[in-house]
Amino acid sequence: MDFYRTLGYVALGSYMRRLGEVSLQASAQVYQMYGMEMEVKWFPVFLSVAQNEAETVSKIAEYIGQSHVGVSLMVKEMTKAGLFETQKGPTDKRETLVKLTEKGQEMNLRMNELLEDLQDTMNEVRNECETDVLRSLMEYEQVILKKPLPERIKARLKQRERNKVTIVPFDPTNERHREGFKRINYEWIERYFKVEPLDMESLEHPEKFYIQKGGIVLLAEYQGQIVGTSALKPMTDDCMELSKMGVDNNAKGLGIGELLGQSIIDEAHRMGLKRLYLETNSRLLPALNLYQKLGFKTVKDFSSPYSRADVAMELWLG
Amino acid sequence: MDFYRTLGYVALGSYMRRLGEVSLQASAQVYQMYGMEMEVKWFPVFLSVAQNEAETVSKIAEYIGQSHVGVSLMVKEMTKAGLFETQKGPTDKRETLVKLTEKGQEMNLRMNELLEDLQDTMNEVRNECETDVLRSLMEYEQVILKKPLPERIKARLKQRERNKVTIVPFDPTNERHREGFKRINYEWIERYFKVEPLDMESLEHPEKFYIQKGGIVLLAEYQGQIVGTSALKPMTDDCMELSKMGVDNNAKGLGIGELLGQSIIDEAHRMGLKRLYLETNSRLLPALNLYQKLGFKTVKDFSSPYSRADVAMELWLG
DNA sequence: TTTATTTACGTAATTAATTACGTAATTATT
DNA sequence: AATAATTACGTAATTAATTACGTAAATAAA
Repeated sequence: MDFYRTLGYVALGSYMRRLGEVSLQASAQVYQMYGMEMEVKWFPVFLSVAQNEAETVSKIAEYIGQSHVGVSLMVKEMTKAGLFETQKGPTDKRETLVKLTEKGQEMNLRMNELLEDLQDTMNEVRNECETDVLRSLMEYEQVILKKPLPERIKARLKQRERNKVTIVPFDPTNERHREGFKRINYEWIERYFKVEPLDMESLEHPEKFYIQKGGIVLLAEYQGQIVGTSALKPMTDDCMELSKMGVDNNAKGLGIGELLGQSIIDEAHRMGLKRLYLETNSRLLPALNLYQKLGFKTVKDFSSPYSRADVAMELWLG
Repeated sequence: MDFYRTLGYVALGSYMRRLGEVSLQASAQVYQMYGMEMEVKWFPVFLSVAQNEAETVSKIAEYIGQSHVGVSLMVKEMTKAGLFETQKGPTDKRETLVKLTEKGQEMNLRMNELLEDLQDTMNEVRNECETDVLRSLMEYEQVILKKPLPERIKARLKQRERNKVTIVPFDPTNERHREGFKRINYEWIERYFKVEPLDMESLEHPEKFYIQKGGIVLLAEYQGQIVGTSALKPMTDDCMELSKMGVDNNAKGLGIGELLGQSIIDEAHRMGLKRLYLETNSRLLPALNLYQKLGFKTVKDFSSPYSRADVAMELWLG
């Protein structure tokens, strides 16, 4: 059992369950000592009914936080053991009303004795502890209810995966690069618009369309796959146009667009450009948000060779 | 789930188990997020092997605190899933050595990432809590390991049952009283010695032997049963002899002898006696202890009509 | 009113663990 | 060396819970 001690908080769940299990086994012994023919698992059901906290199967289930099926089975067992008697609900015929029999009431008397002694015993235990376990557990429950663990860990996972994304310059001799650039851009263009002749040319021969003209093409690589694309094409001496910003659908949500955009901007700085320009469409909200985040501002009047362009943006590099 | 809140410490075991269960379910989601085809229950077994903490079935079982059978089954499953490979122990042919396969090692890399993130996440949770759950739980475990709950509650149960014992004067017309007095005394006399003629007379007719001579007979009653006897027989004006102190074997351990003895002493006070006298046998250690506890001192020289008597004691009433 | 949805609860199947028990290998005892 | 006890581990049965799913009753919506 060193396991839990070594792992500490990481195995907290298992540890709690195990400790709970041990405590419950102790309860079984205690019931016997008090001469109660009572299975440990009956305890919550019995108390719900005996203390009139709940009297139908599903009310009991909700009260004790177990499945109604489990309660249903236990009620059956306890009825067979002579502790409970059941009848159909008088107003709602779907309900099963559960009541204590005379034997059940006797059991309840002994149960109350036990509870009293247990109360005292637990106070004794509590006094021997410096900390208050129950309070700690309840606080912990509140904290992980407010924001569950999977949600908490998601952000860290995202960061970790993002770190695995690398930005690489387009290599015309690399078939994976050519294929990725083509696939990702065809995908989004086809989804939202129509592929235009200019697209065909640039996607089939990025090296001619961008690189040989003095521009650059950057790709994002993740787990050996090309998952993002971007390209710069010279417009004037100190201005280039950003385009072909696309991210593979399977890799969305990792912030790859931002990574690519930032890399492009870094490159632009390095090349001594003064301004980046881009055209996009108002329907592509995530893209607009990304550009805005990267620092681009909308440009009022412009004309474009692409029919899909209805928004233009620019970024002045300081 | 109000149940646990209402019961508080009394249902601590169930509460812990439930909370643990919930945490473990969260883990399942996390594994999926990290792309691990890993069942939650495999987690401890996997880590034991991956971190070289244990590598045979029973070592793993001991390390993680589960049955070797469970581990055996899990190892089988994980072998089938391609994570483990097993071989018989080279020195001890009974052992099953468990090792990670290549796939298992890959999984271990991802597992380490997960553990790192989980570590950070749990630290985050910890910072949101005022108290330290794990520390609390460990402290609680230590406390109930030192003295388990059943042991703790035993003392209280004993006190509670002792309170249910009542001391009643012998009623010659009550057949239960006559039968109880006879049965309990015959039992212990026959067990240790031989029944003597004087015994026969006093046990068959206590009212003649004790009460009509000015003495008294007190009985202990518990759950409607006679479970203890005692009698006083006048010797002189201000001295009586205590005898027939017996407790039913089924009711031993409740302190009934002490209760009876104290009642007899109280009665003696009320009757204005100066001294109580008794004869017993050195083999009856518990009886000697009881008399000593009640304040009796041994008397050096004495003669007795009972052959079994080899010790005499007296108590001077202040 | 008719129809759709929700609720209460049960049966059957499944899951995750255990205990009971048997066998073979190892270690201790005579 | 022979015998007894212990250990390692597996199979089968059992237990305690769940999920999946179906039915009937009650409630809401059209």
